[in-house]
Amino acid sequence: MDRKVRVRFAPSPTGPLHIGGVRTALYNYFFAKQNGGDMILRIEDTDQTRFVPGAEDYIIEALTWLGIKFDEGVGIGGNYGPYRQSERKPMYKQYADQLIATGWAYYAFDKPEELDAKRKEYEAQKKTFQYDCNTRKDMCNSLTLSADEVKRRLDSGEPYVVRFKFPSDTEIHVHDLIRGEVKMNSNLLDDKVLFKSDGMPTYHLANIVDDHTMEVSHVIRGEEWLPSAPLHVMLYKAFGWEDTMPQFAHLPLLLKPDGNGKLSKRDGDRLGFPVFPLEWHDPKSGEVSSGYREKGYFPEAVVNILAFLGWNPGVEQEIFSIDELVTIFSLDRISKSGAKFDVEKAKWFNHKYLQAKPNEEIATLFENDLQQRGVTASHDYVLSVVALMKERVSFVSELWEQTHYFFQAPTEYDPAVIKKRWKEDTPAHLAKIKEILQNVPFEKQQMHDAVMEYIQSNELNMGQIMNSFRLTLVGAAKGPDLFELITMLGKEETLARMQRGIDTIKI
RNA sequence: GGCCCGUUCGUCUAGUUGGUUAGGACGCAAGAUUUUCAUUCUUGAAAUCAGGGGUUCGAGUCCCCUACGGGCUACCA
Repeated sequence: MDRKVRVRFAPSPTGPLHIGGVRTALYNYFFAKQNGGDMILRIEDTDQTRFVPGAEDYIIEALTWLGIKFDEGVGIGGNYGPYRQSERKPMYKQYADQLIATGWAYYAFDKPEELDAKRKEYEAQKKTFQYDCNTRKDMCNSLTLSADEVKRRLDSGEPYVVRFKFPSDTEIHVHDLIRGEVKMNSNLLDDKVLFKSDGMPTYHLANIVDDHTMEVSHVIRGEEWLPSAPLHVMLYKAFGWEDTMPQFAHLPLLLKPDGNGKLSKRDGDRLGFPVFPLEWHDPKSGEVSSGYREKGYFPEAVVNILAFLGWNPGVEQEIFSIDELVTIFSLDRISKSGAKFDVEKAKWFNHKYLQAKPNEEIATLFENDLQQRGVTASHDYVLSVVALMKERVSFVSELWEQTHYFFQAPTEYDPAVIKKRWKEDTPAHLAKIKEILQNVPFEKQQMHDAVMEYIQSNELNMGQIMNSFRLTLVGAAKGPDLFELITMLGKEETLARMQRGIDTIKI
């Protein structure tokens, strides 16, 4: 029986989504779309203590910006809702009860302080306390208490949690689409809390119940979930849902580029690149973390970058649109080891995307920047500047630094260039060239020829003349073809800049 | 500590029935082009395939051990 492919991306609204999460969402999206399946956005907000206002909106905005489209879920709707776990709260208890009734789970009354004390006690003996098949008999739960006592406690409203009762000495197999068969012995696994004393399920219960009721066919998530996958497999078994259990694929982690460890939200700008898709303003601390969008990355570039972190198509082409990725993506080409983020490569990707964009689009973006700088110029002029100069930048934000002299006359002249190129006779030659330009038709080729002729007939050093000439226009030894620049600046401005250079530059 | 996962150039990676000068990309270096800077192009350096044992005529590719890295070990996800 071939089930319809249904995948979910299920973040917790505990803060901004970081790029590892974004990549998980992407892979889910690729897989779903490739198989004509559904992509679900579920918000896992069962931990009320970690809720962060604005996080959910942030997640949706980020995914929308990147072009990851959902078929169902928070903000979209669908036939399997609600899609926020907090709104599904009433339905989880019956499932916890079901497991108790079938002997797969039990009530536990141990207080948090008691468990802490227990852990400390073990720690003192250099051991680790685990609530499992070996220790549960020494704890305060419905396995050790009499039925009457359990009933009395429940009736009196005493807080309790529901724990999964792992069978002893059972080999549990998790079939992972990326890693193959992963085996674990149940004796080593602890009796995880499924249902918390605040009436909310934990991730484990809610996840399985939701995936089942939402008919999720594939669970594609981070590798940090692999250790609890056996619990999840056992839960499907306990509920009798084995035949529709989703297939698992645990993705390798995104690692810190410098030292070791998985990339975390806290790494922030310390690493020199954003870890968040969008800029994030922490409502509590007021701290601002940079985002790819605000840094000037194009969403298509970010998608491309992330897609290639932990996966590759096995062909030499590296630039792919999101739709192409949907076509070419495959789970079995995902690598098993963690990937470090490479800022330089990320910039290169953005550079490629910027080059491929229509000049019109870049010009519009650049105009926003110009406006903020209080620079005014006609759209056609900006467009010409972009056409001429965009190949040298990776971000629109770098354009100004490369092109400011198109808009503003230099106010300073690079001393190093003066030292190297500005000679005693330079002002006189430039004055002469200025005169020539005044009388020659203001056309690129003709100006070029006229200036060249002057240089040649006077047997001058071309590099010296051209560079000092450039210095008066740009203020530095950089920029496009000189006559290209002159044509753009216009006759009046060119001559004015030349004169100013002649007047002010001193050896 | 325990359990699980992993390990090919600095980085991302190709390598999928064992036989490759171990390929590409980013970055780096050099050269070419240019009036400058950048772009672009060409070339180059860069992995004894973590190490050690096997199996085999032959291993990056299969097996084992070790080391190292990572994850998990909460009434967090």
